[in-house]
Order: sequence, then structure tokens, then C-alpha cells
Amino acid sequence: MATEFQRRVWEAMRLIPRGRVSTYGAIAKYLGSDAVRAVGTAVGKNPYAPHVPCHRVVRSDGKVGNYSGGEGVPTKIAYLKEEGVEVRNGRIVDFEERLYRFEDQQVTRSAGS
DNA sequence: AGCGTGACGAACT
DNA sequence: TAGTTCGCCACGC
Repeated sequence: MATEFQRRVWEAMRLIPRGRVSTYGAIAKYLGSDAVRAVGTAVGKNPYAPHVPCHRVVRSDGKVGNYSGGEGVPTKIAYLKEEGVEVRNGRIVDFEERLYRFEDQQVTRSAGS
């Protein structure tokens, strides 16, 4: 069975839209915690992959990070590519633009900048 | 009940 | 700029 913390992590990444990515740190913050290590551990134990899009969670520096399912990292990259997220040399192309900040759909409209 | 581990992160060298 | 070190919290043994 999963712990409360892990369920929250999985539900958080469930919010990440197709074609976008998020980071372990962003999820931790979304949960109101700084336990990025714990988030990583929880994501790795996600038993609902790829139904729960754990492959959309990458590192804060733009690197794809790790993956336990399938053939590992290559599988993760393959999923991302299918969703339109390009990966070059282990990093997300246009990372900042692809990054989902858990706010996009919460912000109704604020005239951008 | 204490200790080592981990799909990370930021700082340092 | 890349590789290494330390810190972080949750978990399993």
C-alpha cells in the first residue's frame, strides 16, 4: 500500500498535461514541501505508470532524469517524444516553455505581461 | 528506534 | 562547463 504522501505525489503529476513536463521540485512545492528527494522516491514507486504520467516529471536543470519502467530512460524519452516533447542529448528541448507550473489552468486570465 | 538509501537540487571546486 | 559534495525528507530494514 501507498502512503498518504505518495498518493499526493501521484495525484499532482496526474495534473501535468500532455506535451508538457514538470519537475520533482515543482511537485514538492505544490505539495507544500521541500522534500524533493522524497518526491523522487515516491514517483519511482508509482505503480500506475504510464497511466499516471510519471514520465512527464524531469529534473529542474532540464535533464530528463531517471526512469524505472520499460527500458528505463530510453522508454521515458520515447513517451515524451510521442507527446511532442523533444529530447536532445538527455535534456528537454525548450525546457522552460514545456515546463508546467501547476498554475496555467488555475490562472483565469491576467493579460500575460 | 536508529540508520542507510534514493527517478533530486543547489552550491562548490 | 562538468563532476563532486552536502543537504533534504520520507521509507524500509
